[in-house]
Amino acid sequence: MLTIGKLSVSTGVKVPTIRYYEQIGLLPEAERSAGNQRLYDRKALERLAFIRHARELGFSLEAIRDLLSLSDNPDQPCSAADAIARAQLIEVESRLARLAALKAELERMVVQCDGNRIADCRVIEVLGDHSLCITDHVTEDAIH
Amino acid sequence: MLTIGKLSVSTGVKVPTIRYYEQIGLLPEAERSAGNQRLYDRKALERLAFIRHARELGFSLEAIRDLLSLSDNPDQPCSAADAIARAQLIEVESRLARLAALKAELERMVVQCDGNRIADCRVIEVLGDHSLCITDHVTEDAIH
DNA sequence: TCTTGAAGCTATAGCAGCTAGAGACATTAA
DNA sequence: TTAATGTCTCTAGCTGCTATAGCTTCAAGA
Repeated sequence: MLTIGKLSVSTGVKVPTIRYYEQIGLLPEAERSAGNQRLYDRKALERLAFIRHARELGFSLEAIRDLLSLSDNPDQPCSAADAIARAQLIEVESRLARLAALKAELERMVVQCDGNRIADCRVIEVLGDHSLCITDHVTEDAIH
Repeated sequence: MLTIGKLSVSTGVKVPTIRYYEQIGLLPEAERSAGNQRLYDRKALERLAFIRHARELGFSLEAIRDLLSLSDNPDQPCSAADAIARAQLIEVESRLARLAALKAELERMVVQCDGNRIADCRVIEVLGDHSLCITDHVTEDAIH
């Protein structure tokens, strides 16, 4: 049995975050020791690893909740899990494209700014003038 | 003079967000009409466009606050603005790398899942088992 | 065995960056 | 003139944590 601290170390999820996941029902309520401290078994560790990994891959806690409920009853077609993964993939591809444009823009900004006064510096200008933008159609989602 | 609605349309920043920016001091308090409605001039529009664009490029509101204060007194060397842009560039490059790894992983997941039962489906498995991961060192920051 | 320091507990509040709702007043087009 | 739309303030909510305070429990060394 693991204490919350050991679980934290072995999954890379911070202690308050583990308690938070329990609080919002993503992890079941942990067993307690005589002194009221949480105790975790291997199953809990695996579930948390699952959550951690899914978070790293960009899944929202809600999507993870869905995936977990799928994996809790594994005798169905996996099309639902697949759909979630596909949706994530589309989202990720879009983020990638926007970030690539963003990178080009920032590189241009940095190159053009080499020690002049701000009045001559295009960092500010580029940020103020949308028409100078390399990417024509950055949408609102680009904000994330 | 523009109403808040027109300003919203012409910048692509939502009305409540504009009010929020005023509230946190990113935009100065707007003039008011006789009927107490906010009115904006060209300068306000430009400032908001600046903010919008910077947000799209991934700058935090704090970084934007700094940039704005720089652009408000333009008679200094622009090294500070440059430093902010450079820091953003590094951050963006790191995000790009992580997203690329993530994309590969999701593609693998989607390919392997073609209508089987969940018990045979690797979407869940891949998410649970870190050792199956293509990226060996996804850090905690990958969560964003 | 005692002690001390780390680790755990609960509860509450805070963070960024918005977004949504309620209920009242202002403006505009037909 | 009337109806629809826009705007106002205020408050509360959202996601996904993170931090603080003040307490208890545990483990290891002297």
